[in-house]
Amino acid sequence: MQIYEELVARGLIAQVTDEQEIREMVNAGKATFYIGFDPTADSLHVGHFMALCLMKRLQMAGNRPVVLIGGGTAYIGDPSGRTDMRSMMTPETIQHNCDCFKKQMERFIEFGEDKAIMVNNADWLLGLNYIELLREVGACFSVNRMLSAECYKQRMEKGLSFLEFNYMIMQSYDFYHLYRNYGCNMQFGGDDQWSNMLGGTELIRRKLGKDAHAMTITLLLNSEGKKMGKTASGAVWLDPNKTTPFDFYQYWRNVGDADVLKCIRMLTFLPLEEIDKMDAWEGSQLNEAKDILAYELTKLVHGEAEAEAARASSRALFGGGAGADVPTVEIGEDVLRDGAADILTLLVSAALVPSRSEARRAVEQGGVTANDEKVTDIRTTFDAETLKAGVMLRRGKKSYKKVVLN
RNA sequence: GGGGGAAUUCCCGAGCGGCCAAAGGGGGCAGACUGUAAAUCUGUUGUCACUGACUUCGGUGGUCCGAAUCCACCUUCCCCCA
Repeated sequence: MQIYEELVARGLIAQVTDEQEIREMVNAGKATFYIGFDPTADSLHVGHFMALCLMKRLQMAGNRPVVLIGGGTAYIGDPSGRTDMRSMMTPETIQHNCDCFKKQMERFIEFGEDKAIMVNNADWLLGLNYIELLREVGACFSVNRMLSAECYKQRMEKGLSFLEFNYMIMQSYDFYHLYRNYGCNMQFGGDDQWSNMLGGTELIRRKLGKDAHAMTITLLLNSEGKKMGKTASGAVWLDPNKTTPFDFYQYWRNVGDADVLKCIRMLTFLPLEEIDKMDAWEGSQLNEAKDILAYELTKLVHGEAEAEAARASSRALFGGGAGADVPTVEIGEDVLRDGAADILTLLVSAALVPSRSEARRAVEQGGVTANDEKVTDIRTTFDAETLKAGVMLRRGKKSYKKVVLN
């Protein structure tokens, strides 16, 4: 099976400009393709990860990836799929984010001579001259056409600033620039980027009379149609300081039944034959698939050692055994009162709850255990000796912390 | 530039001058049921020294015994006209 067919089989491809040509080009390893990453945060997240995996697959098939960091477009902000305007970022933040992205990407993609290259559109966008740009590029765009683009629809109701309206033009200009300077003939991106990407192919056609291609990646949606990779507290990050490997593992371990196979297919590098076998699994057997998914992804992102550790902790905690690798919190003497600390104080110092009120509620509702014994009285206390030995606190089913007095 | 409207707790959104820590929904958290899933049901969801007290309704002042609610100014956003 060739690369293009594999991508299709994995369900990664959403839309393409010309399937026949793209297939031939990609399978022959002749594509130089780019994906843009907007440095809107200081870490990549799961959505970026998918794009990186796709780059890797294509790179393995002989194609040449170009990573474009949107250091310039970040000054504008992409309105696609948003209902409100992004807050403006300062140049310092943008630069910082760019640096963080670069560091993380080096884990996945091989950069170097005739391998992948990385460029930053700040290098050419920031120096553009307004009048010149209008004459050169502005003439190629029809406002009527742009307004009918899907990515602006939502914003037409709420209001779209002229600044953001120009995002598409900047992105199109990127493609044009890369085509001329690096021979980049294809662009990938999330499916929400489709109209922006078409803008680029069209600009190239108008300016140079050449064909360039675009292809979008299926957005990773769960069975309820929501974007995956988001939790209540925000995105699932690749940076271990923002999302610990354990939490990362747990996120995937807990995906819905209906989504496991799709995720395995789209995100892991397991051979398709192996995945097809899992298709028949159902019921609690799917837990095994979830474990595989979680392990494989954690391994890809954080390395094998971390993946093993996360898996071990997870099994220890949920398998009923003694908690092995539980995050430990050290507390000082200052939390003691009369030589003992009460349960509420401990929960708060362990950051298992944000406030004493919540701690109280958690206990009153029977959601707290200490050393595997349910705590029902909010006045329960632990003396210094017990605390020195370490107390395993658990709030709900999924949050654990070990507190130790030192 | 002219005219009109809006700003409420994590989000959406109700809110009579006192009975408002503020309806309802969503989301979150916890419990039951399970498979660390989903669905369902129950409880809970400002803080604290928790049968009480304190701080919240864009901001600043004011009226009043008493203000999320009334007045003035300011800020931000939206709509209509130009």
